[in-house]
Amino acid sequence: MNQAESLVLYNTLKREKQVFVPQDPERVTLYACGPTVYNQAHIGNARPAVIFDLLFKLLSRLYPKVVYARNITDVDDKINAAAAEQNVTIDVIANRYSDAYHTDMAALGVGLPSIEPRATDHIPQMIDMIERLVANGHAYEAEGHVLFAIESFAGYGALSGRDTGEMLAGARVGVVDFKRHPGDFVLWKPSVEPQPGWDSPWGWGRPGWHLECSVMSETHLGETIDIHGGGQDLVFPHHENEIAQSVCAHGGKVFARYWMHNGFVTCKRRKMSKSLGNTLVVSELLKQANGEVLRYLLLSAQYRQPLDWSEEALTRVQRTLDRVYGVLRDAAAKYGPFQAAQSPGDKFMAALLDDLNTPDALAELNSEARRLANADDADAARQSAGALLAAGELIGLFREDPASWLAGDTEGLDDALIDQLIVERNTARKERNFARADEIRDQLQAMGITLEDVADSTRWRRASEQG
RNA sequence: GGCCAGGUGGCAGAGUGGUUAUGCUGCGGCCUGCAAAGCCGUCUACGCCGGUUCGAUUCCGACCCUGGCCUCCA
Repeated sequence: MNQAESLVLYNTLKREKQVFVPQDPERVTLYACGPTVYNQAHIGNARPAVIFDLLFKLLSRLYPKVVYARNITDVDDKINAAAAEQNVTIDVIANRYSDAYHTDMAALGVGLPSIEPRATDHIPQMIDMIERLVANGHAYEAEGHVLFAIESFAGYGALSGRDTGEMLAGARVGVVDFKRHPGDFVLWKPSVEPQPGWDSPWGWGRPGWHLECSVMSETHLGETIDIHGGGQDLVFPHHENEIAQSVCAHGGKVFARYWMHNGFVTCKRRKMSKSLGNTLVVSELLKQANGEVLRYLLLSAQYRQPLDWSEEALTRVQRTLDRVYGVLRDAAAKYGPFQAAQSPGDKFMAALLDDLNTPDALAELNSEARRLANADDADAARQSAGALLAAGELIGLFREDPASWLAGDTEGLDDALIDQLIVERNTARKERNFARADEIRDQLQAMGITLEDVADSTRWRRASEQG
């Protein structure tokens, strides 16, 4: 059986699920729009990172070679603004926040892509692409700007379902007199000090935002890539413009064969966005929950659906993960240690292969945990635990040791004192002095420690309710 | 105004033309000195109105509602 044949993806371009057939099975190419590094990543920014990280891992199981590029936008007006405000150069800002991004993503179990290209490392290639577009009549120079002429590309609007002729209707497109069509977008624009800039045939300037993705995917992945992903808000204009640039620069060749777009993380059902000021920063969330909790929550809805973020949801996921970790610990004590199996169970795989149906995959994972809890011999336990851990490896969960997971953040706790109290309590229990025993348990509970008496010993974990 | 999603049990969230999602919570039980943990059981779910069908939450049509894109945005 060939699992690769059954990967199905929803293609935004076609508005339907399609069987994924790579251009070249020996080299599958994936490009996802990465962060613009001008401040800290919020949890909404983390969703595509987690989704495409999972897709990358899944594809890597199916094909011998997968090249995944996730860019870093390190030249942008917002970076300029941040740099000016803090009186530093843009690379200081870009480096600071790309480092922060890496730290945050690592905590969420997001691995590094195969390539992480930066816009400023590709200026010559950008200029080259602009020259090609000007030469073949798809772009024109006007007042120091170079603009892409959307009317020169018949396919413009296909991805987002827009009609070039009706683009004036909304009347929100910035009308600038030197544009031939209001929808024409900037490939290159002039810079003035202290803005960053590079020499070009059109004078000293900087690239437009959309250009970098076309150029970097061309440079690192080739003219036609298999999958291009990003957030739903990038469909228009960003991805529409990328298509226009790339297709026109490549003599009409298809740019990306499958387009995938993730839904938003919402807060009280409203899109979380920096302009609305309702963002939750990843590094802050990591102070109240383990990265796996955040990852599980991000995966708890199918990627195209909106995901409403809340404290309650966070608590819920924490409990779910605690339970599975508890099962893992108990079963390991009885039948362990366990090792991940070669591959997760068929149902788990089938769920992921169906357009990354992560809620279904997680449901299967929970069912496997139940099977593990109910296992009544070592073989059954090993099999369930193996499948569970293999699923965890693929989806990025259960990477921690169960005991330390359940102990939680032990900072500020005095292990020796806890152990001493437990010994004291067990002595009391042996003497059937239950009043004293319960008193000690209450004392520990007040310290945030919950006791669990098992067969012939007593263990503890972090209390699930914290103030 | 144009385009695109979606409305499922107390909550979150999959899915299906007729059969148990899964998780969290509540309730009952097993276990326990009592708890905790785990397990078992359980709570009249599919926005509204028509249509197709032997049968629709699942297909078709209308309607209502919610959110998103059309400007930077994951």
